[in-house]
Amino acid sequence: MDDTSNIDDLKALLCFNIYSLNRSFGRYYQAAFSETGLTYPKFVILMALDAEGPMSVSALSTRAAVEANTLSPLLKKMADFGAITRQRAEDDERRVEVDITPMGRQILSRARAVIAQGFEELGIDPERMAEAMQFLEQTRGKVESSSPPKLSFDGIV
Amino acid sequence: MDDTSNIDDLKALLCFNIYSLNRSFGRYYQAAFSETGLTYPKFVILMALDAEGPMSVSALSTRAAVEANTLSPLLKKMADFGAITRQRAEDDERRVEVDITPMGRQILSRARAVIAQGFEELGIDPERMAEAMQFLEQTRGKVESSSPPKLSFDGIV
DNA sequence: TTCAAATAGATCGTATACGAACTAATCGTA
DNA sequence: TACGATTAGTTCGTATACGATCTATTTGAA
Repeated sequence: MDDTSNIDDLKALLCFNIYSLNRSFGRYYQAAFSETGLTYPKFVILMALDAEGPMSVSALSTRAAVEANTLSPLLKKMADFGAITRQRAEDDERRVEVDITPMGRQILSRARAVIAQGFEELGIDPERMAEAMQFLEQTRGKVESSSPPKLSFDGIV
Repeated sequence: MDDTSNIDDLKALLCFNIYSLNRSFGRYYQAAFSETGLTYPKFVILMALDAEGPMSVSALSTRAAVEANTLSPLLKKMADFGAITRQRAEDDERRVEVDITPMGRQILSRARAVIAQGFEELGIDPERMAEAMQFLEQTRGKVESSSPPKLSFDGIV
């Protein structure tokens, strides 16, 4: 029973809170979208494309906060489905321009309505949420820009 | 340009905030643990076992907020590695009791130190964090206990 | 007591994720 | 202007996740 055991309780860890809430949201969206093949990451992609217009994979990667190598197969599936288009940029053959299709917009529009309604039903206090989000945003900035101390198993394994 | 486009911006969505911060933390932990094979979910499991002692897979599933089917293969790997033990309960052959080993405790202890130090360096305001966490915890409760409206593609596809 | 229902885990199929390595195209500079 | 460095995407290997389904137990009610 060392003296740090209390602060190490899972519930006391911000990252655990985030980790578990993220998966709660994930299951929530999965239940909402299950019959359609739409998933939360795909929803995010459609949102970004709808809001900002066509963009490259790397721009989308930044906007949606997802690595390009995660995006690649996802975009391929979405294009096969018909929700987006992908095409090589003429001026730079390395770039791939991604855009949302009319069908993609229809899907997005319905998904938005479902999410808005669900969110309504959750009854979240907008002010507290705004506060929390500000904190989360700041924290993300800090986490992104810092490099962690390294753990080593020397002497254990 | 419909009138909801502003509130639909990704940055305005709590779930997107959570989603992206979760992955930021994930990358942070991955960088901290990379050379050791330890991952954040495994760290959570060790924490739970250390704090509460041996327990069944389903109890651990509840405690760590991870589904049992996600846990199963993870526990197997951890047991192979030597950080935990798994054994069938005598009184009920369906149950599997999981416990942390001394080696698991050593790993956990180092991981905790690394995390504590890293956390320190992030310079997070404890009061704002406490507030945010209270909000997150409440929100998780609401999300868990509500069932979302269903999305359908009828008429689109 | 017996056998259908419930329970605990494990397995399967699929969907993200990410670091590392790879390929093709473009850029910079000697 | 040629050729190494850089950049954009993709592919690969591995690690979570989760719903659905399967198997082995255990429970419970007729």
